[in-house]
Amino acid sequence: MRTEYQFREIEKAWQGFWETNKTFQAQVNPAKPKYYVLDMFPYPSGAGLHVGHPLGYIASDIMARYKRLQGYEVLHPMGFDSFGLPAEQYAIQTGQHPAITTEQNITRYIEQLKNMGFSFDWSREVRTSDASYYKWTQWIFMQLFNSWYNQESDKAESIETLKAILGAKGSIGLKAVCDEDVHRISASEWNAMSADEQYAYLLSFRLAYLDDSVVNWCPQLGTVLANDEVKDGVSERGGYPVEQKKMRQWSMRITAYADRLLRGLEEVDWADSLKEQQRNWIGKSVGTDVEFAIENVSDKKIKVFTTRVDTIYGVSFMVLAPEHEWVEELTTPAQKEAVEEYVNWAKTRSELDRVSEVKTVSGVFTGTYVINPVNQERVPLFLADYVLAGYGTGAVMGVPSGDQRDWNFAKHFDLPIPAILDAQKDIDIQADNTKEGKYINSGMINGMGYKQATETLVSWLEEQGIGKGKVQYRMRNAVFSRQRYWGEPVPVYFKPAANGEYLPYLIEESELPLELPKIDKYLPTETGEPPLGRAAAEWKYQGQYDYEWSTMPGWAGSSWYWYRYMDALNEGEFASKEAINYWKAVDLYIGGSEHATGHLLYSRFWNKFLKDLGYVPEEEFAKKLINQGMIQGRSNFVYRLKDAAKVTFVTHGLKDQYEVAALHVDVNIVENDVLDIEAFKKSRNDVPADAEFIFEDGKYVCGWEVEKMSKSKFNVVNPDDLIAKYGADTLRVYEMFLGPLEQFKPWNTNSISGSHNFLRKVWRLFFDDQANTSKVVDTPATPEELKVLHTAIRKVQDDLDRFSFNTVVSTLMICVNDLGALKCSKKSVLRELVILLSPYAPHIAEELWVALGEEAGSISSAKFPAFNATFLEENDFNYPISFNGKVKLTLAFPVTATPAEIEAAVLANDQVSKHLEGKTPSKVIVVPKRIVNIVLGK
RNA sequence: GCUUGGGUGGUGGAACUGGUAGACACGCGGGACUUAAAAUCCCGUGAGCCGUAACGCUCGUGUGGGUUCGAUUCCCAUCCCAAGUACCA
Repeated sequence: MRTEYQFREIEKAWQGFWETNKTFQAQVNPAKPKYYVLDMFPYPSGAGLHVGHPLGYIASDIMARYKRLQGYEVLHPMGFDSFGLPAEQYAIQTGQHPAITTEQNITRYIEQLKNMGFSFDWSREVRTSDASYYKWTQWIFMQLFNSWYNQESDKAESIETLKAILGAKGSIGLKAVCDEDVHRISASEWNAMSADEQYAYLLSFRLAYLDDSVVNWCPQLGTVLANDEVKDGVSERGGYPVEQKKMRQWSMRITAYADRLLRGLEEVDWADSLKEQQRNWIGKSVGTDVEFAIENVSDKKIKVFTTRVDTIYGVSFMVLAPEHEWVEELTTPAQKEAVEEYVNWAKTRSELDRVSEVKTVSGVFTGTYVINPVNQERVPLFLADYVLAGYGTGAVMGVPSGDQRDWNFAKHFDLPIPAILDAQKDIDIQADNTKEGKYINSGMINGMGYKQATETLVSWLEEQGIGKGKVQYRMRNAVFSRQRYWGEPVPVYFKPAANGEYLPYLIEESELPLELPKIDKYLPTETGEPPLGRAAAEWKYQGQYDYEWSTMPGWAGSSWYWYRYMDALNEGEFASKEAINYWKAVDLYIGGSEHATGHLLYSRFWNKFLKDLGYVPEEEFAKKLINQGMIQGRSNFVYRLKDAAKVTFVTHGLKDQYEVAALHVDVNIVENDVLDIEAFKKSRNDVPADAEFIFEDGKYVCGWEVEKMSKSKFNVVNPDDLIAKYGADTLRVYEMFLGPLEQFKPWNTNSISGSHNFLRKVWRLFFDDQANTSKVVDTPATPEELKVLHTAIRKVQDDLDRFSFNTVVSTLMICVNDLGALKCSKKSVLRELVILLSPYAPHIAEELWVALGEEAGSISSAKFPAFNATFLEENDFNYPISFNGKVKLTLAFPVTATPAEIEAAVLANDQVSKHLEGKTPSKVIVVPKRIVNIVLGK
């Protein structure tokens, strides 16, 4: 028996024990209630696990262990989201295959995770980049490709049911989610189509479909960049210009599920703020589509969506997105030059720049006029980059009196600002978006109120066939193609139709997985095709057809992984029916709030889709969600000159004298903000050996900022050193003690010794360090000791049930301090204390469990202590006595005393009358077992 | 810009439903033990004021208002910080 707290040995020994005895292996066990605790799985970055990762994992592990103590069958798995950009970046720099990098990183992650003593069931580990896993990601893609969304049944259905409908009734009046511009046909038109034509027609309905999307294109790198890789309008890698470009991309019709994604929020136990964020992201708005005719153009009309059709008489201009496909056609010769200049300028602006800059107005007149359908007025047509092509119809009507941005635009271009409501105020100073009052200057709706005006206009527009009430979502369909190597291949090949057009076809299900081909370099081809195009010569379907060369996005593999954990080794299905029906859905999901609108929406979307097809039972995949706050890091920066012929970096102190771009630099090659130049050159291949550095005081000083700790910011802090110094139990306790799980906080190691001391204090309740002997005695506990213990039992349970992990630590500290003061070493008390501690500090708990002489085996199969309220009963309550809300003294009264008795006793009290200073209280408020407040008049 | 959070001692934080603000830790100061150090233990620690001391007083939860017997907590306004913003994951 170890009588000293030697955490290194203890932790190693118990980690070995758990692994050998498969202590945490979960199984389908209908005899027990189940509990599924899931962590958002990590991307295995080259920097290893940082101190921010374990925060959520510790919390989920505590819940997993707590639920085991309560008798649940607990599924608590871990895996890796192992496709992604950093491994590909590394491959580009070094030529090493991303699979090798990924494998190495995962090995390191597993080692680190095991060091933390997590109770994961490692037999269920998944990796999204394993062919045995992405086989099923590809399989789900195939189901999406083979499905359409039937708005009648409000669910996804097989494309076969659509074919049947088209054959019988055609698509006129068909309620389906499909491409905006799909041509409506009759059944006979459908039946007259060739097989190829029918196939091409169906592409407009599939949930996975091809569409033009705008991307960040970097001509010099020949590749598409993530917004993350673009800084200040140039590529982060190399500093080259980036422009907005349309490309043919795979997309997913997530908008088909917009309404169900909204409704589903009502049935999940997620933070209200997060639900609100998702609601706003989905952005349901009810409004009207209106078509404006174009002067001198007969074959086209511009469609706009507006939520305020009642303001249509106030339209004084119309704006198209600069990348709208009709821009060239609708520009008059006189305006051609100005328009081209504006369009080229807009290409250099990122979407974020465009929508976030509201103070400056930019735009250009096309020379063309459109006709307002309600009053036949000529309205000038402008281009402006605050309108986005990908959102809505790419056109908006400008109503300056009711919308501030339109108002600014009208002022800037000297356009009229007609008043439309008699309640509008000061519209020569600013816009007034009121819905109050009666309409003026508004033709058919003059004198009406908001509701009646809207109804009148919508029905008039519908009668005329130039408008329609419509529900629109801010959320856009999800772009699914990535021009990258390290992702799932899309299981599609292209075959020419009779008209020469290439159509996408799925490969056979039996041919899954479609594995990534080997390529010579992880870069785009010389003609700008995605990296997989490099394999094109040999990598062909049936030896003749080109495969899809783009790969799937990072979110594909992470949108269904919780099902794979249920049955990770299954080769015939993504998971067996038996496993899915037992585990059903995730009971507790813990991960970063930065996933609020990305991963969590995509996952909900795929889950609903799988449910529609009958593969899974639950509409929502995660019943309870907790977002752990990010542990923030301290990043370092170097400053690269923007317009230097030679690659040059300037030190932080002198950077203001130059045009610079700030680039993150790995904090591990920076000491006290001073950069290690040699290491820096080696770390990046875009820094040539002869790169120049402008120093201050003979050194290169980096800038710094507190921001998110993440691989992409090169500011990762590693937990290994802390474990070596204090042990995993200390780190676990400390990370929980830092503050509320949900709260954002910068990492600070300073007070970790307090958590370590706490564990040592626990140890000293059991052992006498000096005498090397056990102190545990088998005598009955005193009422005082039981009160201390049961106070802790109640609070630990209450706090864990509301996921307040930090206050549990305080509670345990108080309990241990109190027991120490009572010199309590009673076995019956310590036994329960150790169980309370075990979810937080499992290694020391196992060791002390043995020291108590408990039977061989793990404390994880013990039972959580039962709280007994009788030990806490008190006869008196100490009432704070306050005067006008300020507490001056306390008085004890029996808990059974009535408010009237207390009031009388208080007023009769000597000390109280001293504070009254002869005044008569106007009122006395007694809140039983809380407070007494004596109100004195002024 | 928009969406969602956050702001309490020197520091991390506690105060769960409007009821004694600062629990529990860190740090700091003082002391005990020790030849010394480590470890451990004890005392003090929001700011200011009065006083030899005890007793006590005033202020105090980003800022300014409001509601209430009573506000860190609810409402309005405002400032600052963070995250997300659709190809980082």
